[in-house]
Amino acid sequence: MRKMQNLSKNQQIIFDLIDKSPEPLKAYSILFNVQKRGIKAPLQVYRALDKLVEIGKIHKIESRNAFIACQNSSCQISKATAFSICESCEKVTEINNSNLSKYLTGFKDKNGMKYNKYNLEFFGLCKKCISKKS
Amino acid sequence: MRKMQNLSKNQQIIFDLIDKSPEPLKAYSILFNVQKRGIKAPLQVYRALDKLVEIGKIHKIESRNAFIACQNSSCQISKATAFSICESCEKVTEINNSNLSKYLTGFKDKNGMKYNKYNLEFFGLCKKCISKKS
DNA sequence: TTACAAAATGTTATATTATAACAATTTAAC
DNA sequence: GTTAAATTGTTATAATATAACATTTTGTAA
Repeated sequence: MRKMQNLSKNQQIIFDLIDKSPEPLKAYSILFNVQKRGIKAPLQVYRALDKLVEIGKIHKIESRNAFIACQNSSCQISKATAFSICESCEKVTEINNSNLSKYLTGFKDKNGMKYNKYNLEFFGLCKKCISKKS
Repeated sequence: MRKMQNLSKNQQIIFDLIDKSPEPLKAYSILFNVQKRGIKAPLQVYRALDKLVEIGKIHKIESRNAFIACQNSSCQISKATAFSICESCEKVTEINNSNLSKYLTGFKDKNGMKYNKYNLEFFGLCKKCISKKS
């Protein structure tokens, strides 16, 4: 077996849930939601999440320990990710900006390290939350 | 009380430990190391860590759940952080590049969000680890 | 078409990371 | 000195994640 063309049963169940969600989901909230579909243990969830992250179908929002479906059709492997996070309503959006990704992919620091991956999280207030406060 | 000029006892103990460490430290490893100095409970560690992050003396490496002393004398409040992380030896270095910080601080996405903070983590192989493998 | 290896699954237990809730003490400004 | 904010101490528990082992499914190549 060289590659899986399709997602396995558990992977599909968990991806569907994340993909339909308007907000990032946490592992145990996923577990709760898929128990009726036969997934009973945390490890079943984490294994599916690991795989889905690996193949780029979902991303982990590190500062939130939560998972979001990839909103960028071109990123099949998640080696360059950027997100905006509203600190008020917690809305998370994947940033797909070729200028930004070019800048960061080409970034070289003085330490001589070769980067093959990055993750960027911006924090602030989304439009809705800004107008609520004014 | 408007501001603390100096760190409190627990904050100082924990900052000293992190500051001396060549690598990011995890909360429970910190706890283990400061038990001989009278800090017995996780919450004592987490409270000090929270405060130290808030005032910019340390940063949290989100992808590692670990803490590193600020290596950038100018960042008293940690609202714009960037790190390079070696995926082989786990060495973490704070990136202090004014070009990068200018680019990211000025970055505007099409969603109209106003960013007031960001965190960027680059992954790759450090010089040492590259030469080991070749 | 069966045999094989990789991938995925199932299950129990446990490790790791982090916070809730409440009481007491210390600190700095007035 | 009084006061309010900050810090500390303590017990319990919540939330996040992995170890270890057995079994089953899947794709592919003999």
